[in-house]
Amino acid sequence: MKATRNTTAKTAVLEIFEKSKTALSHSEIQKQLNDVCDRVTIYRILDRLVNDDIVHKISNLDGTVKYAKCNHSNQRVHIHNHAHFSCENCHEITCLENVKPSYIMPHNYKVKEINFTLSGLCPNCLNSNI
Amino acid sequence: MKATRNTTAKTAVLEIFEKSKTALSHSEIQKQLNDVCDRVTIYRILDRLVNDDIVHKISNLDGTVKYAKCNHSNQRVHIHNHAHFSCENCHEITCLENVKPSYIMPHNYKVKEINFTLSGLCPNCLNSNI
DNA sequence: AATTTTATCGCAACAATGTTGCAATTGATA
DNA sequence: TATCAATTGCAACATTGTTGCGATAAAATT
Repeated sequence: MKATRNTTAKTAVLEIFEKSKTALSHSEIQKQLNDVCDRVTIYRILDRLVNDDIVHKISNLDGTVKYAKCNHSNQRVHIHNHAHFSCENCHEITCLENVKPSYIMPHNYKVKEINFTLSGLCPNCLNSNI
Repeated sequence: MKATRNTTAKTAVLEIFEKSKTALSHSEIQKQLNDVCDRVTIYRILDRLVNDDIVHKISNLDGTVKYAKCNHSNQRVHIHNHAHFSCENCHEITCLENVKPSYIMPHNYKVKEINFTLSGLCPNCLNSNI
């Protein structure tokens, strides 16, 4: 595999992820980057980060795509099978690292990956009694 | 609420859903429709069908959106909390009506809807030992 | 059956998101 | 510092989805 380089743009993107507690979309990253680099470059950086397992990609119910930094802290083998929560009010996506669903599959399917997204109200919006 | 009409295009779309065992994307429907109606009309028909609870919308891991006919047979109250299976080989999406995940949430989140998608190999592709 | 009402349609135009090719740039390494 | 290849910017394009509006056609009413 090819070596990935640490470029100005990539570092800037990583800093943004570091600061953010929630998952970010391409356009949100673009806004925060303030023309550090081209739109296309952000796509390519995100692709690389996903490939290098530094960031994971989350597709939402509403069709939007977001990215979040991976939390490798506890696991040797890195699998993204945790749940995500999507707030219908503030539209923030948070990783629920500890929520893992259990389920029973019909045999003759081979499951390799799961995506479990819950939506509703996040603690913040719930408290603002909306 | 407004009354929905039975138009030629809507009937054609429903027939396609009837024939299909898997979920269909807008473009797949468009191909099968053979210019029965405009691209935009298909979007509007799908919106109406989702609204009328005749079809449900499925957002996939890869960002694609598909639609499938609802199976109301057993339930009075109709909830789409069943799982979907996405085959990484043939890219078909199937509803797993009977697979429902169980999970434990942190308190202070209010869950209203869940989306549970599994991916891997479907029975067909598994048998063709790929 | 003709008329009326309004849901639906087609078309054009637009917006958002993502991709590709290619020449120029720049990070890493020797 | 020179070299090599990963990365970038730009332009162009593809796909997906949305909106406004005048025309059309279901369905209800007369």
